Amino acid sequence: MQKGGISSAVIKRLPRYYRYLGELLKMGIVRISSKELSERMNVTASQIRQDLNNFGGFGQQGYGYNVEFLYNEIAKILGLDRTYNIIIIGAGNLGTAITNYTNFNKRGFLITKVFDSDKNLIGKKIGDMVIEDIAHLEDYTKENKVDIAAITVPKEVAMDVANRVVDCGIKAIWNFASVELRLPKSVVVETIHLSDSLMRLSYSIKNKSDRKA
Amino acid sequence: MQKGGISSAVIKRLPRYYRYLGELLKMGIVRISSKELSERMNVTASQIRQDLNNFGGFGQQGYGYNVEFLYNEIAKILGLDRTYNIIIIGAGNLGTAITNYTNFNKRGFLITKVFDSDKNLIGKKIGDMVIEDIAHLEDYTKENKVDIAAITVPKEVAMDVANRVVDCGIKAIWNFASVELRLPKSVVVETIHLSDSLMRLSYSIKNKSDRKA
DNA sequence: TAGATTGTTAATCGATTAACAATC
DNA sequence: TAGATTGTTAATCGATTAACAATC
Repeated sequence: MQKGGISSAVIKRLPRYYRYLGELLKMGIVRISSKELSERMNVTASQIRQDLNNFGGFGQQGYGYNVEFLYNEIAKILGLDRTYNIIIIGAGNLGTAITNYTNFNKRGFLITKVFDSDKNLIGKKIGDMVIEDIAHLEDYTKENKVDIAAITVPKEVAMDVANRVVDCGIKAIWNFASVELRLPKSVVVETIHLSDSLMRLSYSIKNKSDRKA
Repeated sequence: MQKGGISSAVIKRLPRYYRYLGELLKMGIVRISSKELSERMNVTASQIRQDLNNFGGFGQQGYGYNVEFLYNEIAKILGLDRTYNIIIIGAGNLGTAITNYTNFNKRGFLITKVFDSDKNLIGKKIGDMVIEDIAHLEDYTKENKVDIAAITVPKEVAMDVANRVVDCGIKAIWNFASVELRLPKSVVVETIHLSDSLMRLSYSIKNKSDRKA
C-alpha cells in the first residue's frame, strides 16, 4: 500500500482530516469534494488530494469522496483498526486525567493498568482500576501484552522509567515528561511538550500583530 | 528587532533550543559553537545559525555563543521575560495537573484562579487555591488582569467557554479540548491535541520500519 | 597573526499549489 | 453526453543545507 516514507507533514495532518470526517459523518453527510472539505478546514483542495493520494485513490472523479469510506480508510492508515493496550506509569493528576479520559477507550486505546511508586497511591483506585506498585512492572509485562506505555512521572525519573519500560519489551512510549528520551531506534516515542506549547503561546501573545500561518 | 513574519517552523524550534541551553547553563558550560550544539541536538549547525539570525546576531566569530547570553535572548524572544496570569477553566484532573505543575510557575506563568461549574468542586482546594464558581468569571476578569485562559473542560462545552473567555477580553487561550476553536483573529489559541498525538503514535507503531525524520 | 566560527548569500531540496488530462 | 471532480504532473514557493567571506 503506502510507499517508503510518507513525510511527517502529511502524517501530522491525517488526524485532523480524520476528526473532520468524523464530524461530517455524524452530521449525516454522505459525500464531500476536496474543494468543500478544503473550505471547511481552511487548507487547499490540492493539498487534501495530494495527501490522500500518498495512500491510494480514495475518491471518484465527478463525485468526490464518500465520507464514511474515507473515514474508515484514514482509520486504517493511522492504525486505528485495532486495539492498543496502554499502561500508565505515574498516577498523579496527569496520569489520572488520561486514565479517566473515556474518549481514548472509544477509539480502541485501552488503559489496562496504572502504576506508581508512591505507597500512598498504590492500592487506591482510579475509577475501577487499582493503582499497582511499579515494582510489579516487569512481572505484569511478562504476563500481559502492552502496546504503549504512557509516562506521566516527574521529569527527573522519566528517563529511568523509560529504560525500564524498554527493557520490558514495550515498543512505544507516550511521553508527558519534559525531557528528551534517548532510546533505541526500535522504540517509537511521541512526546507531549506542555512547556514548549506554553512558550509558543507566550511568543504568539508578544507577536500577535505580525503573524504568519 | 525581528522582521515581519518568522516562519512557524523556526518558532517551533525555539523552545527546544531554550531547553538545551538551560541544561548547558546548569552544567556550567559557558560557551558553545553552533557545531557543538548541533551535535547534541541532532540538527544541522547551519539551521541553528539561520534560526538565530532571524532575531539578531547573538554569536561572535571565532568564539561561538555565550550560553547564558543566548539563553536570556531566546527567553526574551519567546516573551519569557515577564509574567503571565493564567486562569484555569475546568478543575478536573487535567486542570488540577496543570495547576499543580510548579515548573510553569517557575517560568513566570502564574496560575491565579481555577474555575469550575460543578457544585461538588466549587469551594474545594487545589493546593492552596480555592476553586471558584464559573459564574464569577466575568466579575473576576473585571477586577483582575488575566493574560491566558487554559481551557480544560469537556469538548462539548469548550466552544461556549471559549466565547465567554473572549467576551471577557482575554486574548490568549491554551486549549486542551479536542475541538477546533473558531475565534476572532485577535485571539491567540494554542491547542494541545492529545488524541491527535495518540493517533500519530499508533501510525508510528504500524510503520515503525519505514520511518522518516 | 593564524585559527575558529559566525553571519549571510547561494544552492539544494522538499512541500505546497496550480493546472489539466483522465474519467466517473 | 456534459459537468464535475479526481489523480497526477508541472510550477512555485519556502525551508534546509552548503559554502564562504567577514571578523573576532
